[in-house]
Amino acid sequence: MAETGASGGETLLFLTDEQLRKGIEAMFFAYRGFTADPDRILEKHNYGRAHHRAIHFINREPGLTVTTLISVLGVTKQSLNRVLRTLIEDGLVESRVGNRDKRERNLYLTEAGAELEHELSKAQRGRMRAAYRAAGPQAVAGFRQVLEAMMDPDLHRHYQMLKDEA
Amino acid sequence: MAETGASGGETLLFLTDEQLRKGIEAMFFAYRGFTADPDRILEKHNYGRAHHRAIHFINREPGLTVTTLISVLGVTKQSLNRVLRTLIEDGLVESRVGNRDKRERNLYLTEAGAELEHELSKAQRGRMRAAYRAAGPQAVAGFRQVLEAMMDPDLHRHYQMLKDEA
DNA sequence: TTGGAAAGTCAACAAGACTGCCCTAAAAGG
DNA sequence: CCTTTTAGGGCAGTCTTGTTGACTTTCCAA
Repeated sequence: MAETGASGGETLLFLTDEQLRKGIEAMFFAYRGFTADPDRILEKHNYGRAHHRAIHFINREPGLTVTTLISVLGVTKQSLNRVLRTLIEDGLVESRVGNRDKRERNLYLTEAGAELEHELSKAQRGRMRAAYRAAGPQAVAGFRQVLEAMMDPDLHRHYQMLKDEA
Repeated sequence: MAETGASGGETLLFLTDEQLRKGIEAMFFAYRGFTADPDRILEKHNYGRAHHRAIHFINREPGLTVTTLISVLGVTKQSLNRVLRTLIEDGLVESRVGNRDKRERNLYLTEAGAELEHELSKAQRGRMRAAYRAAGPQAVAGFRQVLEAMMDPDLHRHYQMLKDEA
């Protein structure tokens, strides 16, 4: 029934400026909800979102290098370094000198780090699960399609790499 | 690990932890793309995202009060005030004393403000349009459903109010 | 072997969020 | 009428997280 093709005499109502504007606002408000729960947890531990992001991706790909993490997060190495230093000092992250290349540092979560990761992840997944459940599987598929199409190409590359793990 | 909600025979594959994790990462990467184009424009004008958000909602609802804008943006008045002051000084926003209630300030974009708004909006809509077009109308509907379900209730209220305008 | 590039660290600064406190003007309620 | 509340603003100070610039260590290639 649903004609997805944008061919010929299609009106493409979903591409009106008004529709696009609503999409923009939906992203803005949804992202606030998306970060609200982890933010509350992080505050208790005296950390910020930057710490959460680092912890997330170190957990996702244990042993990744600082340079890789920088390119995934899209920040400067100086910016990441401050965050990483506090996490290492607090014993949540371990930084091991690389094997082949001693300039590199491979990053791992300690047991305490994994514990915080789990707490944060559980809260965020809870919100996500509720939204997914409310919207249903079809909506979720669409949600993911639009988000993927919105990414910058190099970010999409990072996203794909993580996707292929399981 | 966490309960996958697989009651009875239902598999609900889209609610697995792995699926939820991918959704979380998709939000992260997509939001970066979402803000990238406006960020570049704002930098030229020596403004930040906070200015963009203020301009967006003043354009959306001309004459709205400072208090309303504060609650929509979810920031403190001190935080908003700094941003608003520079926009007023630079002649992008006009602040008029309220009619019924002279304590209130009604905010409007000047011509210059509307011009910048248009430039920012055009860039962001362009990205949105490309994503929508690539994903198709069905996906867009799902996208919006999931985002709405992800909002905090009071943010969703603000979103709905803006939605009903046209 | 030497010189450049790459990985990472340290120092200083800026934007933008926050709190707390003080202030004015206007509205609202006893 | 007088007190309290509300809308808005100013100023000081803090925190997170981004930025550049300058530096060391390590690797690699001319």
